[in-house]
Amino acid sequence: MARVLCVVGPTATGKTKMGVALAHRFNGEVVSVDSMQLYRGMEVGTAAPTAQETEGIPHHMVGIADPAENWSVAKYVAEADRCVQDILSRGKLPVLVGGTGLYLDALIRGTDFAAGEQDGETRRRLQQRMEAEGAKALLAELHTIDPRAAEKLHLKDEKRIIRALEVYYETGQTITEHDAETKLHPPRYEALYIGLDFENRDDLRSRIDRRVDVMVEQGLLQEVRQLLASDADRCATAWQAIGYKQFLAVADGTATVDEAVEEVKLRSRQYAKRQLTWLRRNENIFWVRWEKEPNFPAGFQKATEYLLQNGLG
RNA sequence: GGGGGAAUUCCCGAGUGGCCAAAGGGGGCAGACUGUAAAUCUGUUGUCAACGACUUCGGUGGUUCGAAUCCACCUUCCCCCA
Repeated sequence: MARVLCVVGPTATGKTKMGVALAHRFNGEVVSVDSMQLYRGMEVGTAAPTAQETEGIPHHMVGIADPAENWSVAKYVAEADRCVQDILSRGKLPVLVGGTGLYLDALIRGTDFAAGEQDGETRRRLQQRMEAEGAKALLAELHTIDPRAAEKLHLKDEKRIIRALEVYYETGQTITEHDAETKLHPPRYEALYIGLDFENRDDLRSRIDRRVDVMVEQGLLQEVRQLLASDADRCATAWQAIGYKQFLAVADGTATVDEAVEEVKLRSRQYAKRQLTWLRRNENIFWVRWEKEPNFPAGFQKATEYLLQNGLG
């Protein structure tokens, strides 16, 4: 099985830098695993790697989509896997760098997603029914066709209730059956994981705060205005990115810059926390934890040692 | 100087005699997560030897079987008149 290297961790821990360094060391190319860096024109707010930061290492899956397009995990995995295959075929090491846990896991596992589209007919119908009939009715309906899925879902979790029903109505197979089936096939790649985090949560927090300040200095508001002028309507996935939706309020004149900045910082650290929750269940991660400030030379060395010991190189 | 109002658990904020360790929201913490995932959803949040006990509602002292809720004084803050 082909081997890939993953650099994971919550936001603002230095994944980009580590990814580039490791790609240099192990003859690799970077594949970004980030649901928002995907979109063009969002470099500042998503802290997408700059030309300078990439140091000549090819980066894939960054700024490749129009913000008006709504990508999904499934679409991401299909595209990204093409990149991974291509890198492997050229005898190089894919270095998967990013913070979108679901995307990474799906890419490595080769998850096969059941049919269904965000803008699809079935989904739209179910959303309408959700409004008209309420979650209780739809959950009850799900219970009759897929009791196991229904029991796992909370009444408030309308998105997942809709999705479970959608899978059934689109494919005739329940989502429970579908998930069980996809779990049967072996992962597509053998992954080595380097995890980046701070020893102390407060240090992560101040790092995030500083990064947000820098984003604002670098023109987050301008990016928001450009996005506003693009074809992406306000329901587009791209607008869900932290930073953009808060600065949209500034552009609209309903919030001050200071208010938006505080909100972005808050949402970013909540996001970081969720990323950690996701990552924690992966026992295969080799963690490099920064004390106060990232010490890259030391961290890079630790990571390298670990990777060499585990058969890379 | 005179008059009026307010002080509640990390924050905001309900609560005007027992049903109050105290609504609700925020934040924190923990968790979930298979086509929007930077999204969405859940649980928890005074302390402890914990189906019970103990300590809380600016401070002190009182009234009462019983107080965050009533009274007195004190402290701080806000508003109005001077």
